[in-house]
Amino acid sequence: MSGTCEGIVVSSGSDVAYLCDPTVLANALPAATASPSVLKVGHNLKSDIVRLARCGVSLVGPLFDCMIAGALLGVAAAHRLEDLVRDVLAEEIAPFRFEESGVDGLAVGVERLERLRLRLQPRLDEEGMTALFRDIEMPLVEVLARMERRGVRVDTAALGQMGAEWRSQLTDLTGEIFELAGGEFNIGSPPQLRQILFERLKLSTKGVRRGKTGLSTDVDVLTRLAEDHPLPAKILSHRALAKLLSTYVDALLQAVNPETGRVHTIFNQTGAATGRMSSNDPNLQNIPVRGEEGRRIRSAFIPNPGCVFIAADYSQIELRVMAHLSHDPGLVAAFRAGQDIHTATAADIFGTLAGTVTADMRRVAKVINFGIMYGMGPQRLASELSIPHAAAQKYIEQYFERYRGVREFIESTIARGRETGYVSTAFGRRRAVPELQSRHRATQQAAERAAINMPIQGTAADLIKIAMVRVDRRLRQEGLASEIVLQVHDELLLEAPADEVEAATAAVREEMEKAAELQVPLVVDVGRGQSWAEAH
DNA sequence: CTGGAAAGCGCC
DNA sequence: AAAGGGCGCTTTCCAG
Repeated sequence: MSGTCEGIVVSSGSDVAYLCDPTVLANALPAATASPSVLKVGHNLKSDIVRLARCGVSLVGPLFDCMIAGALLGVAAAHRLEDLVRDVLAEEIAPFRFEESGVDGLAVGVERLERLRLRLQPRLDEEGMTALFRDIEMPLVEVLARMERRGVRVDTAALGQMGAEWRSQLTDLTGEIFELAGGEFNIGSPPQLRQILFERLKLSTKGVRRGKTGLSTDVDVLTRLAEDHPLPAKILSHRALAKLLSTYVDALLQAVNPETGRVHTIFNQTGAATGRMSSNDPNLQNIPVRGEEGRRIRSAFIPNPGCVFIAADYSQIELRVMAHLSHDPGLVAAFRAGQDIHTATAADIFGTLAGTVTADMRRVAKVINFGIMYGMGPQRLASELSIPHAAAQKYIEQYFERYRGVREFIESTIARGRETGYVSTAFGRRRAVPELQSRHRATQQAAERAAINMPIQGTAADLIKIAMVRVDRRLRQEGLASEIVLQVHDELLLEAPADEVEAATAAVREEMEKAAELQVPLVVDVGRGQSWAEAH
């Protein structure tokens, strides 16, 4: 089986799917006739594309993924086709199983899917999301399918070596911890640890936050407690090492496909409410990067022999998006001038010149810059910066005084969200925020923070999705064998044959920078290397 | 035994 | 943790 798909294809899996080309669709649907679409009735069109590709089959015609359309329209709460059909067509259906329904069942499924599309397409038009759907999300499906199928190579030997070292260190740490605690207990159990710290050792509970079940033992608390007793620091070391070992050594090794020697994540195209993608099985969007051990994990991600990794990051993408959306003159000017944004903000907040901004002032500005986008309050800011509450409040006021456009953007975004029930990105993606109407203050304010953040995070997500489609198209147009292998929100990782690294580098940089014309330039940092750590 | 909640923590 | 947004995964613990 090879070439284009010319018949109904039944895929395996519990959520049985089938795909068909226009001819088949026309035959199966004499009434609905020849919409040149490839439709899905199953759980995941992209996964079917991956499976078909393994058989050498590629699809023809424009795609229309009903599940993605439903997600954009906010009608598919659950990620199941049955729910979409219930919500849109008001029909109750059972999960499709080819063994039970056979070819006749497929025809019914095709007909139902076509009706689904006929209902969803006009709604996309009405909501102004046709371009988003047709030009960004649908082309991205195939790109993601190829990324998933290709996977990323992992140096299992190196990972195994790390695992052995860390397992040994963990054993030593465990002994020291039991010594300090005066007995054995389950270090991974917060309740048991709480008992040791606060009851047996009677460490001060002053300022220690309470969770739902009692005093917290998280990293902030233990860091504070470390000043009074040697045990908390050991616990923190143990936790960090155990995390690396369980999640990033053992689980990652487990996830390596023995046939390919690579990990093949699954990208959830509508994974987040903001428009971001998510990654799972395994999640390759939260691979460690900080710290020596973290970079060591990342160094185990390596390119094929004869290839190099190209890592391309959008520089300060979310702050640039905020500058774009808010039209704030100061922010826009700083980016247009190519200034270091945190230094520029520091100069503005502290009322000094950029040349006299100290490292400490820049650090403060950086926390504020990010905090603003998330709606951070003075209490959190004060704690984060170890400064008095009043000073934190002053900084925030000073920020909004200097960047009035940002304040207006925040206020108008919330106001519009309250009126219309949703907020949206620069490319028309929407997120419903009904909680803005809540009479419960905490709920309402949480919704306000989410409403502020969504247009920023979501527009950034739109941009990287556009960039992925553009980069992929450019690579094929130029006949290059380089491929995008990972996306981590503001970063693309490419695997490039050594002889086309220059061309691929130029392609990824240019296409990412040209993804859209904003009020401010898009800047891309590019690195290369023989591992993900090295390229980064 | 499985499923879910809770705590905790990795990334952007 | 807190007036910081968005995810997924691990372990522990408990209920069915």
